[in-house]
Amino acid sequence: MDAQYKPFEIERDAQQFWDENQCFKAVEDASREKFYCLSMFPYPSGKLHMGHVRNYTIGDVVSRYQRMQGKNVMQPMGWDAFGMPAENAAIQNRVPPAKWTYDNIDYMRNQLKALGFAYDWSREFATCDTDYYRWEQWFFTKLVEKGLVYKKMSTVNWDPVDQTVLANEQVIEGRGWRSGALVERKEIPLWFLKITDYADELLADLDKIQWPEQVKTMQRNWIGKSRGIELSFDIKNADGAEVEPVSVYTTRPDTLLGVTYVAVASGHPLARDAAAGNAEIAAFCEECARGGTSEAALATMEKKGMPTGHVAVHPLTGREVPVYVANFVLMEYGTGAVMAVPGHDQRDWEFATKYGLPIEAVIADENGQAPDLSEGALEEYGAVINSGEFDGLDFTQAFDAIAARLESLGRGEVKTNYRLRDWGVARQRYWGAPIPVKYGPEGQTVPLSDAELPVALPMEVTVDASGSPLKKMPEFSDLGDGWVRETDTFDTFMESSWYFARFCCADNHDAMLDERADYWLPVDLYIGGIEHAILHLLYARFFTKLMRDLGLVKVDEPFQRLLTQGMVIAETFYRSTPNGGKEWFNPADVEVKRDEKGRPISAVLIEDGQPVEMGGIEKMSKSKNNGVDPQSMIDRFGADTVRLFMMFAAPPEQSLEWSDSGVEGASRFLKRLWRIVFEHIESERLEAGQPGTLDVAQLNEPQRELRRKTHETIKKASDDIGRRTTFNTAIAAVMELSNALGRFQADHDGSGQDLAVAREAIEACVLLLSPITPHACHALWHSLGHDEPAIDARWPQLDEAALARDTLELVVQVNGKLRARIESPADANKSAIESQALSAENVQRHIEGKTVRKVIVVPGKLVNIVVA
RNA sequence: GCGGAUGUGGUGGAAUUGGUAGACACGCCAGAUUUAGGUUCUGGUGCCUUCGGGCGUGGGAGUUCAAGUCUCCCCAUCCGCACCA
Repeated sequence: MDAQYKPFEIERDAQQFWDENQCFKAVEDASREKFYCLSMFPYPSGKLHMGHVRNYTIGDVVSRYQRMQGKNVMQPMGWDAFGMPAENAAIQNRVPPAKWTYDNIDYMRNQLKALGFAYDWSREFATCDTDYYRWEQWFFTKLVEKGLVYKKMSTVNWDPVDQTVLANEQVIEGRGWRSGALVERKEIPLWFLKITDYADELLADLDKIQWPEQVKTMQRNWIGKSRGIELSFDIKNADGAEVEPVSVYTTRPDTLLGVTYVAVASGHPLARDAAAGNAEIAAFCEECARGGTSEAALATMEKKGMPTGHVAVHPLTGREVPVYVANFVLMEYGTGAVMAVPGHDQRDWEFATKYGLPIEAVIADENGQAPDLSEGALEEYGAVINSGEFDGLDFTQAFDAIAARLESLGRGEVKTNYRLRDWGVARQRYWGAPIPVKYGPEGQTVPLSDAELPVALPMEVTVDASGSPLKKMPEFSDLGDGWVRETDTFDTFMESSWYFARFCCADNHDAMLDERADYWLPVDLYIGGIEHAILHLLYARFFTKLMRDLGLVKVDEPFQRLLTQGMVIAETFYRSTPNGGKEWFNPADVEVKRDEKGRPISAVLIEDGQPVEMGGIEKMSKSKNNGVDPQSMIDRFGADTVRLFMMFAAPPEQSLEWSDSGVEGASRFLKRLWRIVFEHIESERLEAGQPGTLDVAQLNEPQRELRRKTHETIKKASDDIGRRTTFNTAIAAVMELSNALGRFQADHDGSGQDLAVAREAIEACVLLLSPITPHACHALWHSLGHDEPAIDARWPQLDEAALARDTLELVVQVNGKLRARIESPADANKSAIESQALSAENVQRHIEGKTVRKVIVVPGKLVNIVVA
């Protein structure tokens, strides 16, 4: 064994060993319990970032731990390879997206290999492989057959200068990111999947899976099931003539008598009707079409409206209220119209206040009085007032009574609504899977037959800013005889919605999935960023149910457990530039100065020694130039150090702040561990034939103490890694054990039992750390004389007997304040503990001259003496 | 705007079921070794203190023998919002 820890040699050798022996190739075996561990696959953007390293280290730690528990583990890896960045790179560098993507994959695959992840590389694929997306195309045609696909008009961001559709991300403050033009909303026909058909099941099945409660809550709120009433208002136009009634949906029918106006979207037929005869209204409707489509943009914009001149007739009272066209009502959500109750809805209140509309109270406050509405709406439930025959009813009673009345009048009905909308899957882009549909000369829309699949994406193209090249390629779209192909491609969420299933049988060229999927699915643990809590995870759940209903899989849910990892963040540094902007400097190029307490006070750029401003700690990003390149860290410290730091610095679900000195600390620990093992092996060598067999009955007190620490550590680390997935505390526990071991080594270098107890502790350290720092532990395990590799070693087993103590330390409090510690026999009864606590010297001092009111004894923990 | 989270020493974090706040690590201070520097090792380190003790988990109230943990209100920051992945 080498006296020095040499990470680069060790890592090269360990990786070579795993590779040559195909250690991580997963083979289906019905006789063994399987464990499918999956980390969200990366978009091949160029090189790994720290978020990837964190994500994949977590997955690797769990995979290796489960393997040591004897499970048949599969951990695959692939590439989420379609998407906009490839097109942007193509525009900038004139490289075809396919070449750019596959080059990136080659580079990033090597980076993953250098980190020593236990992947079964034989299952690797990229979603831009024709062999992958052909099955997605085939699946889509099956969904068309099942009636789960339809085409409808939908709103997109339109850049009037570049004449192209923009993603929400490409709309910056209402303008196109390249052209700077004011973005418009435009309606075009798009393909949709009927995810709303599955809304109830997507909601109900959240109870079947072990996901973080906050993620389930977010999904429940996103689906947004509500019970309400859809009702209609008769409408008269400005001339007093009756026109089409307007439908609205409300979850608060108890406030129906408080309606003082109705608002419709600018695209609503009523608004168009009004605009046709009124230039002012037409101009306002046009203004409503400006700006982006994102919900955040819509919800935060200034609420504006204009009266249409129409009036709505209240279905119960016959009262006539004005109809407004308003920019915050959207045609696509619900009916495109809302009834407004400014007394009991804050947004309605603000709009009414702005335009001088009446605000009326129809719900009593908590004291049963008419509320004061001068400062805002009263949104809480309460008794109905000012509503004639409905007065005095509570929410439920009023809901039922008003629903019954509307139903009997034929003016409304109870309806369950969902916030969830159908999934628009068409994109007007090149770098995606072509949608397998063709259009005929007579306007036919026909999904492609199996024989016509796959539709391969042409690889040699020139991409520019003016939209998808597919739309300018007749050799792609023109099928002859008046038939043309669809040139839209799929949303990239389509590919990531079923890749976990394809990993089970990626080599099947004849079918999308096969029976191997039944063995591996569901994924036992899925790991990825919290930013995917809603969209990706909901779509993957939806696809699983679709695949199940087509007989492709047997599971209802794709991911049994979910771990949502936090972001990797780092300090930012900048200098203001003369034009008012900021120049950002990478942390690697900056030196931070600290005061005598270690507080950072200033920073200078190493290159010129001049100061830079500290901009706060932010998510690692290109725009703030605060990304730390994993590669440079691996090159400096080795993969194990990077992995150890990542797992130690924070629990996985919290954000993790990058720290250079923290990485150095991790490196230092590995060196120390190496030296402890080295010195132990030297001691064994000097004491030939040692250690003897560990004889538990013969141990002296220091030996028993170390052994207790060993088994306490096994207990804690096993629970932390296996159940809690708090790797940071598992590592801290092993560090404590190694500190104890170092002290023990310094004091006891002799007997066979010393060496035997020390060896037990050392082997526990090595095995407990082996999922986290697998290369170093592979080498150490070998040096400790084991022929089997550490990856095949059994996880250390807890000996409960080693945890036993004769005495326990109890804390004594007086009125909740810590006053003494007492050492009491582990089997002492409460009264014995009580009298021992009362007689403690410092306790006596604090209860002197006072009356003891109560003594609380918490066994094994503390005694609290209440005095007055 | 809506939905979800987070907030603890100089710093990252620990405290798992209401029961010793600050494990472990970084940083800093002192010493030893080496000495060109770094490395390595040992000890100390929440704040205040009249050395008895007092204070302390974003802020404010409350429940309890006991609150970082439970309840209510407020503030700040982060994530998502359907065409970024």
